[in-house]
Amino acid sequence: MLTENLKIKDIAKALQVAPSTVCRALQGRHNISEATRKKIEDYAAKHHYRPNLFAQSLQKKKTRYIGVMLSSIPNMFFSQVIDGIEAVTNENNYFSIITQTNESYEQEVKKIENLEWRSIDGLLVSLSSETEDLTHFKRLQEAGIPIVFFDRITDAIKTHTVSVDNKGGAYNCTKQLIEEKGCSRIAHITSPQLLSITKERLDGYLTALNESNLFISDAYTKYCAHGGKKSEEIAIAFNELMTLPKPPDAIFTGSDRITMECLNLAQIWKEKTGKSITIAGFSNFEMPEILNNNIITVKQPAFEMGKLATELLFELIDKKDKSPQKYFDKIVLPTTLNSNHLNR
Amino acid sequence: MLTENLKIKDIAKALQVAPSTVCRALQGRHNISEATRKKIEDYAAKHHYRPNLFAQSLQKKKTRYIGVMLSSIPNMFFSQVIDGIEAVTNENNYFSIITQTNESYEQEVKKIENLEWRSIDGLLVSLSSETEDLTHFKRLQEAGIPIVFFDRITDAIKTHTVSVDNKGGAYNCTKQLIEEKGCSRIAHITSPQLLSITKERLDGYLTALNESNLFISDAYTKYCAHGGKKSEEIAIAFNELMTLPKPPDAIFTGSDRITMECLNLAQIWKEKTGKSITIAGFSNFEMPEILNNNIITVKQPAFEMGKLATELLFELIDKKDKSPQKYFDKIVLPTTLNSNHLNR
DNA sequence: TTGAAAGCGCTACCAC
DNA sequence: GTGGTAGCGCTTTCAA
Repeated sequence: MLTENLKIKDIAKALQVAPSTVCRALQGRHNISEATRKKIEDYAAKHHYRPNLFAQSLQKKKTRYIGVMLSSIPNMFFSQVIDGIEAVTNENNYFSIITQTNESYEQEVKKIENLEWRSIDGLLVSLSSETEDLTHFKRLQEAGIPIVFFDRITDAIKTHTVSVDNKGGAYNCTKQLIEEKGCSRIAHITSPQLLSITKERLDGYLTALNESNLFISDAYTKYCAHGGKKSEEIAIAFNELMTLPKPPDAIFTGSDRITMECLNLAQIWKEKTGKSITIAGFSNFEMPEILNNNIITVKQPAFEMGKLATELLFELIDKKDKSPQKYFDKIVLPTTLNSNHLNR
Repeated sequence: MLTENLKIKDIAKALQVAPSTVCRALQGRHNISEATRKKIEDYAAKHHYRPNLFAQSLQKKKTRYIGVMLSSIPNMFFSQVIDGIEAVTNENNYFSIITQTNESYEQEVKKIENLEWRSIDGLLVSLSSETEDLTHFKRLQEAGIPIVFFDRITDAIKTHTVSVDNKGGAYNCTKQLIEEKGCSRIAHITSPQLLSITKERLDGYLTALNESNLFISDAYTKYCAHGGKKSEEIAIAFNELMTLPKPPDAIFTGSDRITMECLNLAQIWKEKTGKSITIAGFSNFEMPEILNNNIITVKQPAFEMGKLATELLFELIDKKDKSPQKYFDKIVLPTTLNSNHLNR
């Protein structure tokens, strides 16, 4: 574009052939003689020919851009996912356009519209915590844009999904609290109720409690409407729990932000009242060992998740024109449990 | 694109005017009667007309995309910067394409080429730690693509830059180690020597030591060639320091990763030898309070930095065709010092 | 196997 | 003020 780029016409003129011939050669078609193909390819390579993407897109309605939609970039988990996505897009000469929903349904809808306008070739989505209505995604899919859901997924749309074993991770973490830390009154502060991940983690948590015949109470589960984006809501949940007639001796936390914030709150609580409370939960912070409280964390394979989701998306993009996809993968990756106890 | 979009021709036909008239109206030009302009605008709004960006780009060589180049997305500081960039691009109906250099000069050059091919309208850059030769950026700039440097900046290219007061931040942090923590043998583990930020931080560190007449030794400053991306290099630096004849009693750390890793190493060191070492340094981790060791951190206004850099870039993009920019801003933002001591 | 030409949707120039 | 039209660079018929 910038540096007076070579155009197909230029090559045609230089080589005394028709533009259409050059085009065919460059597309690696077979209805062309070996000799002219080679001649054209060599010339193009030598002069660093790069097709004009706008002209190509205008014609083919393909952009080599994929959209990525997630709640928040400065979040350890998501930024690691993006890293994985970048690795694959880059390899395939695609670029990704990353947008944040900030956990807002309204923003999600608006940004889908923008991405549609930009004519992305496919979309990777982790749902906002407010999203119930999925028509904006359905519209996109019907318009021929393949979608792959990751992390916060949905059954309501037929496509590939990549998630982690949230139930298992929650179960293991809770179990560890019970067996290693000797906790018996375990509360749960988690993300908004609508999210798939919230339900699965709650399930694992309750299963572990049940198995050990431990105290279960609805008052022990707190949902944060903003998914922990606002620290006040976590503080409120924490204080409500601690001022219950029977306060918990541990809190199992359902997300990165909630885990960090609760660690902080627990420390302040201890300084104020002298009573300590154990925190354990989901977090993709790289080095849980340097956090105090001897914390147990459930870590998700975020990079892997981004990588896999993108690979599946490319599969859908490639197959699109050929045969309609019949079967969809529901990939579930394992989580890992980290604790000082286990690591040292 | 997808949903059988309205085209200018369609509007023209429906309203019985020429395509060129529609075009003028939609561009808000003045050589058109108020009546027809209104008529066309109303029709377009009612039918949700959105121009085809490829056609537009093909014509105007403008894409409404900007490129963003930084070393690593899953890094607290950079992901917060991206958040700030997103806020501004989004507001201006632009999109950003984010690419990682992974601290590699080679990748930086290659990705600049790709971005150039995509015809971005402007570029935001934080240099890779290997970069010495800047011709790839100069070429881009000469081709008419405005660039703004942030964080890891350079003097060798005339343009706007946004950075933080690295020297001041380093000075304050070191001073705090001396005065509040009573440390007297302070070492420094930092990023690669080439980076602007490394030099400035070293300067602040040395100034503080000098002022207090404290021990200074070249052996006390360790550079991590990979900017801390590899944890081994940090471990090596740490161990070399601790096994010196006169080991330090504190380490001032020059980046997010290095700070976290050193905290971890210090903890292990303490468990192994019983000797404790104080860590303090640059980190954009949100809640330093929950880290142990009573850590002092220097925090950078990352979001603000992304926001400002993007605003400056848009200024350059807008002005480009009009008058050549003569004076460039060198914005330096302040850092903040966080410590348990100060906050409570 | 190759070439000529139309057209993707938009903009800008030149006539009226 | 408004309309006709060429052309951005590429792809894709269709004809030779």
